[in-house]
Amino acid sequence: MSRGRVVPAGPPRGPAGDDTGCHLLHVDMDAFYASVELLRRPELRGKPMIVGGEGSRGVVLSATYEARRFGVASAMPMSRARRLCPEAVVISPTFGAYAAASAGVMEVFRSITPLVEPLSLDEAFLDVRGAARRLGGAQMIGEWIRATVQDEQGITCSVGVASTKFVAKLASAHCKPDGLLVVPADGVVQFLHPLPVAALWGVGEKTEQVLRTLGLHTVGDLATTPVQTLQRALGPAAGAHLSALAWGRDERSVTPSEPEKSIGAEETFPVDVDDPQVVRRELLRLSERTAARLRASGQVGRTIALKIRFADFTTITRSKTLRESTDVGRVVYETALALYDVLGLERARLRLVGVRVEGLADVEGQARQLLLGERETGWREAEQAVDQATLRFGAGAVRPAALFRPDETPRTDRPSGRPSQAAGSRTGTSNTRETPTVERSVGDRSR
DNA sequence: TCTGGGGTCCTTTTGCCC
DNA sequence: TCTGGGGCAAAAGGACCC
Repeated sequence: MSRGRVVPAGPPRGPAGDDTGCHLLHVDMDAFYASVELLRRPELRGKPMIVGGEGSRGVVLSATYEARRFGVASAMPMSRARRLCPEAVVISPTFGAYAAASAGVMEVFRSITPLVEPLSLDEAFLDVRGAARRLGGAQMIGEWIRATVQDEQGITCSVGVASTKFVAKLASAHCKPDGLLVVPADGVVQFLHPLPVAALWGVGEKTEQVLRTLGLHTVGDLATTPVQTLQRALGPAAGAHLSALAWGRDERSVTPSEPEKSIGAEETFPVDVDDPQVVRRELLRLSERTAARLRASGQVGRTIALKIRFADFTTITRSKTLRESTDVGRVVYETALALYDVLGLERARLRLVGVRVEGLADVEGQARQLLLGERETGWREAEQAVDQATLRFGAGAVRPAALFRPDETPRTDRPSGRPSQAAGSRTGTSNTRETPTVERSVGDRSR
């Protein structure tokens, strides 16, 4: 996969190639999760390997190029991937390892410029306008990044260099794997117009279908279609956006950090569930998890959204905006539970449930207002105590009694004489007057 | 073929107030 | 009292991304 190369010592120096007017880089790791796994299991190098859920309902997260040759692609159902490539080794994802590798890669980027906008663990935009003058041009910087990432992290990446973000992104996709492509400012239209419409950022399966019915197959077709036609077919925003992209117009700049707008958790059941008690227990777990992440990020949210996916894959959402913001799991749970109960889905077969908190704000800014759940019930303090215990004893050490399986033996060890806490109550309870209990877990008493 | 989990953004509908 | 419409926020759904 990788070509041998000499890693230059320190940042690049010297004349640039034909990258006039180009100051945006898009760096994309090649088969990132799979590449990180290969570092941990070098004996699998050169063999087809798939990273994905081992259960019956997982999808492919990443696959080596040896597996891709069989038609395996990311987001493909694992059952299909196994059929296409039965000899592939399947590995469950280890997100901690990917996050660590990602941090190392981002560190390399930030040694070049502070203008780094991560899109995910494995890709980022860089604005090297300032650095290019010092370091000899965008193309040289791109080559240096590729060499340094491979030297330090042992994985390859592809780099697109262009005058706009989305052309840089298309360029990196175009030279994958282990490549670098410069699209000069005056060569953008020439580069774009032969590409299929689906190559554009924002054109997925549905939009591609709509465009096909209009007889539009390439970016060039899109460019020569009146913007009004596109807007009628796709809506005013999407139509105008795609029309601009088709001519290479993209004003978006590299923005290092955007605040999160929502935090949530969802889970697909291994098999469809029609028992409301199981659904309620899952909602409690997801609410606790979501609220813990809110508290860890120092944020509160006002709108609680419930997501339900039925066995036939149709999905509905229901949401409620509270009077005050919250980061209390109990409040999130009671709101989500009320939204679920009002649906009356007693025997419906559910595939997935999810809980999300939107309308986020910094908890600091809410200091003057009473946070929902803060004083009246004491849940907030109880959950903060759980956060502390989790930090000390690990995730899952402390959880609501309702989340212990009936067959599970509760932990009886009490380091430093501190009691273990079960800040919870019975499954399905929605009594807001209830106060938090500090007690030993005794299993799920709801059964 | 049979579809994860984390998100963002856009559009449409609905309800409320004036 | 009824009706219409503008403005707004919330709710809901859907497409898309990695």
